[in-house]
Amino acid sequence: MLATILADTLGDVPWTVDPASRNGLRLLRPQTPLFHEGDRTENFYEILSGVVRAFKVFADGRRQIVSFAFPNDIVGFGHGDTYRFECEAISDAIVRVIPKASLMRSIRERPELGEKLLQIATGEVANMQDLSILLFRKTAMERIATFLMSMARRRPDVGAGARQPLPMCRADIGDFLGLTISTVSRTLTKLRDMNVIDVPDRGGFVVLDFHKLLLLSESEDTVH
Amino acid sequence: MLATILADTLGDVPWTVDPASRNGLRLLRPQTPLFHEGDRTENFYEILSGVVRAFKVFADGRRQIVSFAFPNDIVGFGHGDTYRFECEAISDAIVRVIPKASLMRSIRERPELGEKLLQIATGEVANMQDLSILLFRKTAMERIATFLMSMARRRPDVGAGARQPLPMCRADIGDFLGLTISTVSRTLTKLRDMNVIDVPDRGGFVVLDFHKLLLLSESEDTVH
DNA sequence: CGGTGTGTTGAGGCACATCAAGCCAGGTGG
DNA sequence: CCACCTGGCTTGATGTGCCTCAACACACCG
Repeated sequence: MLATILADTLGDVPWTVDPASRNGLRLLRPQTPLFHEGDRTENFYEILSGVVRAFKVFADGRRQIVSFAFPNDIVGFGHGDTYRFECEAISDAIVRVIPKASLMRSIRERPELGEKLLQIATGEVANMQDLSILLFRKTAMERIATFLMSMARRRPDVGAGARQPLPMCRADIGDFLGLTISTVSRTLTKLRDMNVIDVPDRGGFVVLDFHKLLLLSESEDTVH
Repeated sequence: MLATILADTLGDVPWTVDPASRNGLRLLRPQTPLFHEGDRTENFYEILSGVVRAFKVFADGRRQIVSFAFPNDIVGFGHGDTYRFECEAISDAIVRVIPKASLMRSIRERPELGEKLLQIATGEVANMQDLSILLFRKTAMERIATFLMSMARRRPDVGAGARQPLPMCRADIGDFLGLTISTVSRTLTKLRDMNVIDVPDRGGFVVLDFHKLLLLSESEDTVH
């Protein structure tokens, strides 16, 4: 969404192309960092293919994944002068580099753009905040159900009853939802036993009972 | 901080004054709503005195307090077209009404202002996000210690060893930190027994051992 | 074949929620 | 003046959801 608006409004801007890339594109291998926490915010990145994770690492070694970015998402936007967390590819990924300087320059030239971006930035972060508020109070089951729902919503092209890709490993899911690997695994097994989902292989899942999954994501004890 | 920048840069702008207020000011009684979730974002409010709470109420009746706003804070900023949560006074409070329309108008007139506000908005929300990420993984003790530290940091005018006001009730603290009233109370008692703080009365506390409180806020098991 | 990385499953413990009783200050009415 | 109520807070007893630790299954790879 942000991506399309940027494309619409900035498509004609002559980007200063990152020398280390062709066409302002970068190819990423799994585990390749896109940027580190504390680095100066020089670029935004539009994900063209693959999946990227944004996360913080705390002093005690624990890791909190802040978000997963899928194709059409933009990462790096809304960080301020320096990036607020680490960012790296999960799978092979292609990203488009959007130099921050050009974007800021065109804001100065087109004030109405600044206002629009302000709106987008606050909107996006507010959504993320809603998610974290929600997760804060939820049980493991509610968190997993919410997560699976949001995964399904990200890929509306995957038909009902078809296999949804689940490109991140259990540890990533755990670090995103604030659960351990064990609990993630156990909860998925439970959902399978309840015939709510199927887990045919490691990298995907199938929603068997959309309605029940939705109920579980809202409040566990409405479903028995 | 946002307030001062707004004052500095916009002090000379002729505000359209809310007819229901004098001088663009509003006086609030305890429990009086400032705005509701879903209302159109027509104003921002600068807190001049008193304390205000912003919160969401979920379908199951649980309440999540998103933030407490103290004098010099601005609420309503960064919500998009409609407010994202409820907002009401905890104590008697005076707020200055800042019509959104005027602010947006002056953004259009002064592009550099838009860029600055974008920065501020992203910065503020990112801070809030940091807080929620942090709290997400913390124990009750770490949460309470973090909360008390941030309360103390909000009032640098209160000297070391002096009574810090704690204007919100235990239920508010619990709904902010994701704990029950009982756990809040128990944890405060524990901190008192450890001689880290004193709780002379309901509406305040005294930091007796700043260093230990800081350690407790970071990771519980570094202090025994 | 063993080694490694990822996921599943079981047993036990602990932190926090829940339920419930009691304390204290302030208000109201006899 | 005391009797009583009410609301906010504290404290105790009990239950439970998730973490921790640990064993095992399985795929992949040299």
